[in-house]
Amino acid sequence: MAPEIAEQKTKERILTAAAAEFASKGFDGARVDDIAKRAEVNKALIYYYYKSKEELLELLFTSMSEEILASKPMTEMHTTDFTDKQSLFRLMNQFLDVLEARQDVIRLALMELAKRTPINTVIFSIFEDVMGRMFSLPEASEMRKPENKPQAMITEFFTGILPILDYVAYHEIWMDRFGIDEASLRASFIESFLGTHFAYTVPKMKF
Amino acid sequence: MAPEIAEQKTKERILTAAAAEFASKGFDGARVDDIAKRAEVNKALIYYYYKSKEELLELLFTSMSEEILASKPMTEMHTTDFTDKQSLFRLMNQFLDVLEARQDVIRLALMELAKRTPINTVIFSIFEDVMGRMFSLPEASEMRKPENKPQAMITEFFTGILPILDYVAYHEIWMDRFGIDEASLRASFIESFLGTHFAYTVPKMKF
Amino acid sequence: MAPEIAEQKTKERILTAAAAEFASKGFDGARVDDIAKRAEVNKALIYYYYKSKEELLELLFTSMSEEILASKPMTEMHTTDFTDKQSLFRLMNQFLDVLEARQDVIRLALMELAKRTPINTVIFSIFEDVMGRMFSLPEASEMRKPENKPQAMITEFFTGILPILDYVAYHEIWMDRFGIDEASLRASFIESFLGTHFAYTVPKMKF
Amino acid sequence: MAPEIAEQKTKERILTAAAAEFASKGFDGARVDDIAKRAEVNKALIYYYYKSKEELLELLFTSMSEEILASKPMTEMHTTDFTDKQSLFRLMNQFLDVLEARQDVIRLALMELAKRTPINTVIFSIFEDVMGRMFSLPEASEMRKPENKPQAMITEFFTGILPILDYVAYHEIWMDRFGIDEASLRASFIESFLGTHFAYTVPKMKF
DNA sequence: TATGAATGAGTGTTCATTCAT
DNA sequence: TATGAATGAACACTCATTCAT
Repeated sequence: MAPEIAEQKTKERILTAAAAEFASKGFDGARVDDIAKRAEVNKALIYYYYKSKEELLELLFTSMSEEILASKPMTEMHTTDFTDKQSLFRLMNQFLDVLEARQDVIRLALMELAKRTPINTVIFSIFEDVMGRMFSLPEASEMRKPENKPQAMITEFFTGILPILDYVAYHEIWMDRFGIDEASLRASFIESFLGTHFAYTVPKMKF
Repeated sequence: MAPEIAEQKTKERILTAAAAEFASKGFDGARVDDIAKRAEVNKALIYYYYKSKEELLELLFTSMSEEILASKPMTEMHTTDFTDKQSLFRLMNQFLDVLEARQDVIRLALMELAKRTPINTVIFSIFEDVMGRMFSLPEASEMRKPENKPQAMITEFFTGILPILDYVAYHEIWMDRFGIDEASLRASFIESFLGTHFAYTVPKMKF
Repeated sequence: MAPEIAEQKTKERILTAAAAEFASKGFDGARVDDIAKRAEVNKALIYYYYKSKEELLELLFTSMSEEILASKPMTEMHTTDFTDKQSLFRLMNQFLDVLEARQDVIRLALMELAKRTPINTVIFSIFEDVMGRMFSLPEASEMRKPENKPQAMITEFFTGILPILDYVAYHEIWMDRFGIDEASLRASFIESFLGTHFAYTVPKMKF
Repeated sequence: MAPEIAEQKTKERILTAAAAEFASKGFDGARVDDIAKRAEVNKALIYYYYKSKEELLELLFTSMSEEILASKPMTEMHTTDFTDKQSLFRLMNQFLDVLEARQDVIRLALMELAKRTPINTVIFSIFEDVMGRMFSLPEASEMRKPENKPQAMITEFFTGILPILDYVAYHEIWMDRFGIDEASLRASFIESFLGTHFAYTVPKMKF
């Protein structure tokens, strides 16, 4: 095995472990010791690869952000027919797949955002990027082009992006609490989401 | 001044300070020292009145929960005409007033809920209580009576309760980031909320 | 009820509670809070009556010491016929009664003595007083008058006083551990004690 | 130097320092800070090697117990001629050597035992082990085989084991107080012990 | 006498980080 | 790359003692 590969694997394992620990206990509640244990590496090795606990958080945020923005549903959004419920359903499914793959970090990002003076506002960065793409969607998408941009942003953030992130962050707890399987929950959520957010923002959507 | 009153004040001040510290740094990130400083009391006094840092969190959660459920908009919900946009607007405004008075603790509750194995699920408790009230609303409220309860709950949670709590938790950051005043932001949010969630759940609402 | 009487009672109750707490957890392990709880008084009241936790210990030691040295078996020792087993048995029983009434403090004194640099050496004070009385016993007592005083003191301390104090301190644990009743244990102990210590120091004892 | 040896040294040094601090101030009176200072290590290092202050105490007790029970005088007891004063003297000397090497922990064990509800009863464990060996001594040892076992145990505990432990625990204070050298004190103590305890339990001993 | 409130100095323990190898 | 050992600075919590009434 080439040494770079071994390094890569170890280095990556640490980041994955950090994400899991941060998501399960919050950044402040997580312990570097536990990250090391979970990654099955010596604690000091974490500091060989990374500068600090803080850096792990930042790397996690940027990589999550990049992954999401480079994902298929994100880049291919402009080819979607927003008036077709089937297409929207497919798009939402793809999007949720991408987000759920990084749900650890999304949870974390939400926790950080909830603090009064959040240092990390990845969620806003992603949101702003997404908004940019939306405003450049072709006319064919038939999305409501509101008279004022602030209103559109507020709608998109509080009834669009956030409910989706909330779903990603909280769906497992919901499954546990109400004993429902993932597939049904997701289908129901998308149904609700289409009926509320998309029905409002894409008035011409055909149900 | 009667001794009970003096005690009340100090004891209460600690709880308030705790809410602020927790909301600004998260439960694990908050320091008892800082709570003491903010409340302007001796640190040991905190332990004279409360058992532990943990207990502060729990008391905060239960009192918030009780306050919300006993609030005017909550108890008078069944007298609201859900088909009248004006009434809904008024109800939402009242509700947001109540929630914003406790936004510290709501923020906290959201952070806790985001952890993989959240110990505190006040939000679910409140949600379940609210759902109970909703299902017992009079026919006249004209709310969509969905064929299956799980779907209704999912809609209510992910596109109803959560966006509202998100608004309460994140509106200040939004104001900071996008330089918008509170009144406008709230008006816009309610507008979006009525157009999405209520338009869906109260089909007969007259715009 | 005259005020002095009430005071006496409360003040005394504190001392008794202190003895119990000290005996059960050691001086350093005992908490002033627990003493107050046990005495059913306000914690601050302890400091109204006594200067400090330390003072409680000292008062306990001096009162115990005085009580023992003024006790009947102590003052009437010189009238005992040491050659008569019955008389010795009776004397030992009286002595153990006196000591057991103060076993809390005796336990404490032993704990303190075990520390490398014991501040409180009540046990030595008592021992030295007892030695003085012994050396002034009438010839009739028939106690062995050893050629050298140090040897006599060593015998008296390590095979006389200490086993008795040990019995007082540990007999309850013994009862618990070996399921024996107090009367049998005491009878057996005295039997052993007469057969060992007294058989040696009073050679003319008639069995 | 092999790493295990370096580790051993530091780890061991902590335990030794703990024994000294505990013995000099009692378990509750001892400070982890002082243990660290005495061992010349960083306080946190103590928790790197050991779980808690409590664990230090327990390890001290078990190692002391094992050492004593595996010691030469203990294992070779059955080859001793109990009727020969010289042999007994030698045995006692060996035994005291072993015990004095661990006098810190013995002191500690006595302090713990004196508490009303002692958690650590190592002394009883050792005692019971010793009793087992005694009852299996060959006939040739000529020890008194008492009609009833409880009586034998009580004799052995209160006039045998305890005076010996007391000697180990208190002989240094005695030396300080009465200005006697160790050799003389020990010789006198053994003399007294043979004349009392052994004279009673080994009636055929030739003086 | 009695009490609820308050406090300074600790107390055991933890933690992110660094060192030496 | 990897690790066991080590550390300084906290950290939540406790305690004997005092204050104000």
